[in-house]
Amino acid sequence: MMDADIILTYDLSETVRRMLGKKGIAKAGSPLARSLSRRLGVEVKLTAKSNEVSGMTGRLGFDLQKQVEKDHRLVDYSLGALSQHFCQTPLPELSAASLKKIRLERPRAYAQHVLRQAEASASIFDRLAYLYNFIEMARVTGCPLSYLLERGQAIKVQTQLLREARARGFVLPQRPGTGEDTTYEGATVLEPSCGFYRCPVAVLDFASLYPSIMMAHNLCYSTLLPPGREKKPDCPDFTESPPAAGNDQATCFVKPQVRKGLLPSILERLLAARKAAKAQLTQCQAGEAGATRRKVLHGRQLALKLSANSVYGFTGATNGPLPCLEVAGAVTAYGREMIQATKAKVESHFTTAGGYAHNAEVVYGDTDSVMVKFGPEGLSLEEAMRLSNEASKVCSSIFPAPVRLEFEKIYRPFLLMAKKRYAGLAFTSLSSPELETKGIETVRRDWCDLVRHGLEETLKHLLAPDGSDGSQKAIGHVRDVCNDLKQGKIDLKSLVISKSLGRNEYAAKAPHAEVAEKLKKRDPANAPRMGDRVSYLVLAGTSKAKVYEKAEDPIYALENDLPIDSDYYLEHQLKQPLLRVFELVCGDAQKAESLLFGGLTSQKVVVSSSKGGMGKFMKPRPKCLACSADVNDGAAVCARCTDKLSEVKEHALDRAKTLREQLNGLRAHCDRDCVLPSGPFPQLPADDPAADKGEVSERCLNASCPVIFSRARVAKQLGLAREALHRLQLKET
DNA sequence: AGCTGCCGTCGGGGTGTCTGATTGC
DNA sequence: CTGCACGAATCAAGCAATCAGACACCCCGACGGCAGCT
Ligand SMILES: Cc1cn([C@H]2C[C@H](O)[C@@H](COP(=O)(O)OP(=O)(O)OP(=O)(O)O)O2)c(=O)[nH]c1=O
Ligand SMILES: [Mg+2]
Ligand SMILES: [Zn+2]
Repeated sequence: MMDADIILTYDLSETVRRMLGKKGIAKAGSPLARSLSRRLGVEVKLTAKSNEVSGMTGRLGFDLQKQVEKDHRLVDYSLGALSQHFCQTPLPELSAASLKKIRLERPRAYAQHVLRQAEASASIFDRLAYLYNFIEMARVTGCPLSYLLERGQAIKVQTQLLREARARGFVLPQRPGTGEDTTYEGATVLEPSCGFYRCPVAVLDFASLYPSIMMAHNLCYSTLLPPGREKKPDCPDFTESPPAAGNDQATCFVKPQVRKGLLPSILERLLAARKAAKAQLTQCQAGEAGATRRKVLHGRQLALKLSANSVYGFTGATNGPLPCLEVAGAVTAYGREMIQATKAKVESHFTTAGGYAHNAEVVYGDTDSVMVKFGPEGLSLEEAMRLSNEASKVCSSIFPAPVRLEFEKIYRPFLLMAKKRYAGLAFTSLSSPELETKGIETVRRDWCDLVRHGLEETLKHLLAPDGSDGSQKAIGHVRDVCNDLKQGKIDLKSLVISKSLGRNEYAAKAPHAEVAEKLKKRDPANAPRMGDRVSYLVLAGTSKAKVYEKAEDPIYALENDLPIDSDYYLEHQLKQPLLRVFELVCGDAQKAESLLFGGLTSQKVVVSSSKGGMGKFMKPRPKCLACSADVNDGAAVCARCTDKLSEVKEHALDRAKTLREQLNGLRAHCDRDCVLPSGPFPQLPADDPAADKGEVSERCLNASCPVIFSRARVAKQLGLAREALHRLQLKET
């Protein structure tokens, strides 16, 4: 038997649950318990409340899904999706029903599939360098690996505190905080001057602001003076932090000469580790070759930044093991003071009176950053960068070390929509700018692809690098998308909306919760669990129906050929986000609306009643194939269009041919990527050769098939095209 | 019997509040 | 002495902000039934 150090699974509790079988427990000393646990006399089971594995002592149970959910922002976290995303290796996802069928009918293919899943998990684990990253983190924070996997940020801070305290001969007190739910004031977000900026807008951002504040002012549990102590004559040398609203009592911390805090020492170490990771990152070879390594190092740098910020967060965690709101409040208070001071310094330093060509203006800023307009549209990138670097020096000098304001990038052009919502073409050097969008729909997972991609393309046109006016192109693009949507040319795939199931009970009805309910009714065993993302489509319904009444599982909608509510997607998905953008570009909401959506007749598809059976049986009157006028049964074109008949025929043949080729291409894709090949397992019963065949309609075994929605759409259009050919009495070529 | 004014109910349209999801820092 | 049932505790970085949609509420007008009048 193998004596594993790490047991890698995609879904640990589910895997263990299946291994444990019906009783849900592996008795101490049993072979199963010994293969899962290194300790004798320990039983392995799932905890009743949170369904987590208990008793896997001595081995690391790695839950790939959980980790990836933490580290990466994706819409779909199924193993198939992860394999495609990280390794570009397709791996079908099967519904519970087809999985069961295959297990019975094609045992060797089933075994091969399970093997592929295991291999995919291992590839992803390696590709993301999880082992390397976790071991580094364990070394930096002095935290056991199992804690890093199973617990949160707090334990890392705690182990670091313990290590530092031990070195200094301190002990940590036990839970002085009585879990009150008080909160404290956070950071300042500067009021944005919203608009479309064609001139360069520079972004200046403090390096690790909160950690550097704690280091610069020696903020720590161990340096905080008791209230009132600062007024006593024997008080050691201290500094007083800026006042916080609702706190008239001053908070004071002794100077580092008196006693250096534990937290600053911890932060020094963390920031040094981050700096090392960043240095490795810059040494990484450019281009495709170093891409994977760069991603890994970037992730590591980010993880260390998170750990450093969590040191601050730890002090403000009222339910945590050692809350100290004085420290947390002082950190944010310093931060609020600093962003204001920075804004003031920039705006007072870069003035015409001070010898500069233009007055600088801070147009926005969030927590630790300022976005500066140094001059009008004519200002060159080079000049803006030169001024930015100067600003970075000037501002850094007014703050104590190690606080440092860095020049990060220049946006040109820049679209500022609201607090925490903007887009810009980011220049970190003079060439190769990249489009960045923050907070707006393109980066939000609760919008469908149609909106996310549509808006992204629009922004690409609007934020053109050469400073040209792309608004005409952008408007054209939007109108194209809207027309495609109305004509049903859009794949259902790009209309799928997904939201995470945050809780089991909802106060108000919500579409994803309703769909989760429906799924539960249809198949209780595979219903979405709390925390899972639930996908849905908005289907055509009565005109006053609420969104949650029109929501439906995409696969169900596909299989039952249910029509979508294109009006909803136009009015409630595309419209608002696009209007918000164009309103700023055009400078006028009315104008934007008419430019984008004017002349688009919104023809509502309304289902008369929920029973809705009648429509199906009503045969539509035949229409002329050229001009859509009503014609008699049997006629292909109307009287006025008879002279166009040959043209119509040619077009119909063409169209059928193109669609057939498209469909064949899509089917070929499924035949390649969505099938389960058999594997070399002679000890298993042979697969039933008949079971593999018989895909009659446009279905795909792969529940998350990337092309099934296209297939369905193209097949439907091909059906119509063939009907037209029939009416024209033509045969497909 | 038919008309008219009264009153209660229903529903549409705004408005404000709250919940929930998600993101930025 | 062992096995089992039962119960308690485990544990958790932070705040600021936007936006959609449900829901509660109000106002107002239409509608229709009813009683009273002609
Ligand atoms: C990203 C992030 C920031 N913050 C706070 C602390 C940060 O110092 C402050 C500014 O955020 P950032 O500017 O995003 O991060 P940073 O300044 O710490 O690091 P750097 O700029 O070098 O990449 O906001 C958190 O509390 N939690 C977080 O997850
Ligand atoms: Mg910063
Ligand atoms: Zn497929």
